Amino acid sequence: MYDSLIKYINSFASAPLTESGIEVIKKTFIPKKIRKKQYLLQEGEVCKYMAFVVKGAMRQYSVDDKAAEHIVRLSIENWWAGDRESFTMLTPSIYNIDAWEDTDALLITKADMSLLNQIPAVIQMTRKLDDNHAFAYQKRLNAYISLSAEQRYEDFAKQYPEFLQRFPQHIIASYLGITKETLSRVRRHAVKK
Amino acid sequence: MYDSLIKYINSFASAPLTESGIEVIKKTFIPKKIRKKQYLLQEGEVCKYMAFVVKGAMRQYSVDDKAAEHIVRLSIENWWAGDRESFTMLTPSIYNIDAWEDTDALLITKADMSLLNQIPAVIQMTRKLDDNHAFAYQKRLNAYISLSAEQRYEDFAKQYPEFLQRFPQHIIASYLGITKETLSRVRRHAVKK
DNA sequence: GGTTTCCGTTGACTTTTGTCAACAGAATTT
DNA sequence: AAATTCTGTTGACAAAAGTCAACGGAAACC
Repeated sequence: MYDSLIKYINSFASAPLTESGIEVIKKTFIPKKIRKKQYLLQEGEVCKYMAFVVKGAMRQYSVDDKAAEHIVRLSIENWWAGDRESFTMLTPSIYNIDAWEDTDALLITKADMSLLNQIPAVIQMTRKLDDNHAFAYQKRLNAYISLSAEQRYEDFAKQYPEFLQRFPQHIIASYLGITKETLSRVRRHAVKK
Repeated sequence: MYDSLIKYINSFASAPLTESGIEVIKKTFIPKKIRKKQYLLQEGEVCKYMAFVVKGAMRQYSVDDKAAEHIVRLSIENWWAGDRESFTMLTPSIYNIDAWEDTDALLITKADMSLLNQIPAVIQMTRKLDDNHAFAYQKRLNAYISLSAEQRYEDFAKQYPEFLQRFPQHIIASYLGITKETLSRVRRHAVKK
């Protein structure tokens, strides 16, 4: 259960976690099974945990006044789930996070996270994650303001092919900011080319 | 010149910069005047500097195959300019950054930045900035996938009223991911209400 | 002071995307 | 095994946004 997290942390570190570091990790993260359709976070709540996905798939989305869901993030194995703003600022979230598949996750609280931020490997991980996070957001943002639906889909398919396997098209469409019908047409068109 | 930067850093810190800390800052950041239309960074170059804007206004944008500019970021006083991905990864940037008004900036290199990251106040600043950055991007992204052009404009106008004063409408439109004509119509419509 | 560029607006038309409804096959539930 | 839900596709039409062209006023430049 913890193996994948430890491997994950080490992949960011210049020197691997020590034995005692591993112990701390194991004591700190809370294993949790989240069944399909169960919530990790609901709109209006404060996000108490960041979740590392060991196995499964989750989605984060806002719901508009017409009850339409808008997916802002998808997480599968070795990704995180959680609303960073709510988590760090302790403010009510505007997002929902739920499991799309039965999921094994490792949860951590804010207090424990700041404790862990003494461990060198963890510090390096969070730095790198912050960087990668910022890069990815910048790219995605640029895609929204400069690319058509079709180009955005192609970019997405190239960059995250696993996601296409794990989530149905209406989820992908929502993530891309288009309707499922538009995505369906875009794909047909792309195949023809 | 350095006063506003020092004030800025202190605003993020639990304890203000020491005298020696201030000295280091003054020695490290390079003052630079950037005239209107001059580049801080051009597409294809590596972003060598992060720029703290003391006075003036800058914009960061990509250019598509039809030579259209797509503005991803705007910076005025007390904001930063620079392409984080290129800066940290030393990869060629896909963005241009230029001055929209005559600008006084303070530049810092990557090497100097890691040196400064020993100073407690600076550490706290970068942490907070990373957080705020992530919050803002998440919000903006959610706006793109869930709001209409009109709603996005209204959100923007409410959240960044100063920007409306400093940049012409075609710049704002590009930032919002719409054309200047659409923005013009959206505004007329909004006034009527 | 005159010229040029920039800026915002508007109209007419096109393209892209959304909406609504229907349908069929697959998967899931009972 | 039957019923239900989920998923992806398609068609007809509507709405939103883009494109192109023209215009006038303001600002910047010489």
